[in-house]
Amino acid sequence: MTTESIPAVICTVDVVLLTLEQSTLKVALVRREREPFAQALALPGGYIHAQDDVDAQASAARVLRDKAGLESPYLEQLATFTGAVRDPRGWSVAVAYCALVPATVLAQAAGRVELVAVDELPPLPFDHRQIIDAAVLRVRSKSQYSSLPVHLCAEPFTLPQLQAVYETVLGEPVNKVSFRRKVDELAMLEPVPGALQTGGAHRPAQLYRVRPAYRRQLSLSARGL
Amino acid sequence: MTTESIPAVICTVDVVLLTLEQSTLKVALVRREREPFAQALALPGGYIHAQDDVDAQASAARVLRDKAGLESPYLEQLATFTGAVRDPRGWSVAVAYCALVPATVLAQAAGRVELVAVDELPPLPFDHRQIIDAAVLRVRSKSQYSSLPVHLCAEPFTLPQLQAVYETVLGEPVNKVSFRRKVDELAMLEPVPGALQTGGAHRPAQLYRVRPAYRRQLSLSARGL
DNA sequence: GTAATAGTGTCTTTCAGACACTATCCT
DNA sequence: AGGATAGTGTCTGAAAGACACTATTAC
Repeated sequence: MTTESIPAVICTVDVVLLTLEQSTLKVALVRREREPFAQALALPGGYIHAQDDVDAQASAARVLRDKAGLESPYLEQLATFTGAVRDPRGWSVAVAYCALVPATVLAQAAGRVELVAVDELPPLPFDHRQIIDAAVLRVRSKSQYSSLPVHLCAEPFTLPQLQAVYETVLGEPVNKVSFRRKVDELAMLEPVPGALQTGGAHRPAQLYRVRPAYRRQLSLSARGL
Repeated sequence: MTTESIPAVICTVDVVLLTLEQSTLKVALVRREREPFAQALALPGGYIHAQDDVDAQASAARVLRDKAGLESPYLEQLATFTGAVRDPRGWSVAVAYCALVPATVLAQAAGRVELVAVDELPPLPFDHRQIIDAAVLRVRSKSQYSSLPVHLCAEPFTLPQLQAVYETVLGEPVNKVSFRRKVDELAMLEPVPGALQTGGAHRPAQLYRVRPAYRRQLSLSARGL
């Protein structure tokens, strides 16, 4: 009943790579090499390679590898941004993914990406501003009830460190007792037989790591999809 | 650096249209007219029409109109299913949407769609089973903290009716007092000056409708994206 | 009156936050 | 000893569920 010639739609992936640096949530941006918007700062992204990628998640992982030189254990589909006007090249579909890594991991990408505080974004090409805003909203939302922020902490870490990460992401103080109760009942962390002492003039804190059994299911967090 | 000839990717939308019939959550399926899987029961879906649709949400609304002959006030992007093997025609991107309508509205589509209980799905083509499962999971999850199930109730409705809808969707009994407290503090409903009497041999229940001010923001529910 | 469901008042239990206290390091 | 942060015990207040009671209809 309809035509068999389907006008081509541009299929891409974009990755919102987030990290915590200086107690600030930052997104990794790259300089675009090609038109449109060549030289502009934008989300790392690229075409889906039907011949190479098994699915769009693989495309996102490849983009992350090529543009930032890193792997992200946490890589989750965020949403898909579509339409006739978001890309000057034509009607496009951009499947957006969200990645979270500790700052230490992002150090590997030094020089290849630029870290920008998500609350101080410059004007960005396409609808990348919206995509980032959606990612930040999602991360903040999920952090209220899940263990998602542990992906922003390099292991091993102390509970006060993890609490500080939660407080930065949520943008508000977290009750210490409640926080520890939650961590305890989730039974997701295990103490490492060794204490942190560095800072010095005070009692050292216990170091923790994620229980191996929980490492897998961390991506698919508690509620919903 | 890479090739400029991008192998075509098949771009489609699929709609998971859910309703409540006989106290059961059901999904609307249609018989496929064309290959692949012609004659098979599947989700209503179709190609994105770059020349007609402003974005994929518009494609989904068009599919709903063409295949089921109805408009759904609630139409939300669910997730995107991609890959080389999910469609025998080749590498594909399917942006999935979730729609919720009262059974009375779906009556308009009688004969065009077949309602199937989501807990008794037959084998389905593509990855439509996964898509439906994701939609049901999402609806159940959101129903725990949002007013999403009101989209399954034809207005005006009574509170006992709405509570029954919640109980069916969640699959567990809901505390009456708590339920009414929540409804009250959300201040989302307003009583209609007229009571229901039908059933008869008992006290009639107050009829309610959604407050006009809340009608808009019902789609974008409380938490997250 | 009786049966049946709508709607409400109130007690109990559960959970999150506040606060204060102890513990352990460094200087 | 004193300062600083880690870690814990306990009280309090808010919110959710359990239960029972009243309200209003048809017969």
